Amino acid sequence: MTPPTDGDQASDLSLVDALAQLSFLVQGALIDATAGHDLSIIQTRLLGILRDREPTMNELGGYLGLDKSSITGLVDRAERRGLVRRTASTRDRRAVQVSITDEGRHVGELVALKFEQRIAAITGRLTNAERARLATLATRISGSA
Amino acid sequence: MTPPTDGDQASDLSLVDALAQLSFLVQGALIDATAGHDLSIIQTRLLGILRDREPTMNELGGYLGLDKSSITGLVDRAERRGLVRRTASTRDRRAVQVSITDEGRHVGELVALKFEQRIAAITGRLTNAERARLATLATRISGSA
DNA sequence: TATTGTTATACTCTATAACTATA
DNA sequence: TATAGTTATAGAGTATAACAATA
Repeated sequence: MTPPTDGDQASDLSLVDALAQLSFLVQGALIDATAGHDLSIIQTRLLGILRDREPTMNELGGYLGLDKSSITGLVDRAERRGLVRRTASTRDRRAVQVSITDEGRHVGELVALKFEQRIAAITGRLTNAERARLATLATRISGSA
Repeated sequence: MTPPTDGDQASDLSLVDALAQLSFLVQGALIDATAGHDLSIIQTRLLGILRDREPTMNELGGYLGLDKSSITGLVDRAERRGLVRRTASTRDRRAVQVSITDEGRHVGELVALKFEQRIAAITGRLTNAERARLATLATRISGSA
């Protein structure tokens, strides 16, 4: 987490330190974007997942990597705020389906917009070409391309 | 947070999405690295700060961006585990200085090592040149160079 | 009066274990 | 028996407000 490695420029942080710092910056931007709407990061992720899905509680646990009991509380709080809604599954009477409300969709869009603005500010010192290169590298790491 | 912008390659995520995903990946790596030692991310950050500093509670709040009451609890739990220690300040009798114990330093090193390994795994599909470019870009964003 | 730190309190988030109701 | 979801409970992490000690 400290000694410079192979291809580093003299003044660069190690890849490990640079990625750690970058991740904290981005998470901070996300917190900034959500805090104004009294949302947490996990609530925002929930809204993002529900944007184009209507999963069961169980599937939600899979998406978020959380225990089912955690999902219960998470959805409880979001439902209390009118952001999501529970409906009985028609196929399995044990199951519950979760969907986003208009209000939830609206808030999600506002947060996403603010997050974009914060990222734009953060990457402000990069050129367009550098931003594109960064997007390419980050995409390759995330495995989506 | 969705429509592709200027210099994107066809299959790349938007810069915003790519950075968000990358940050979750890196934070996940950090959680993996800390979980084996029953530490949280914030506790690990605390150890990292104390690695070469002996701040007051107040200064610690500045480093971590937390309220002083949160610092009290954070240091309480770390002290209970023998990772840090409180000592009275000699200059200001209201102030408390926080330092890391040998045990805390040891645990911090283990976590850092595991984190490095996780990052190495995550960036495994990049070439050395790409890793260097990524470190450069991330460093420039973080403002440390 | 202002500042440092703690305490009391409250809420979110997370997990484990026990439970209910289906399947 | 196994699975879906909830409840009870516990602990970490965070904040606000009130307080004691010191500056």
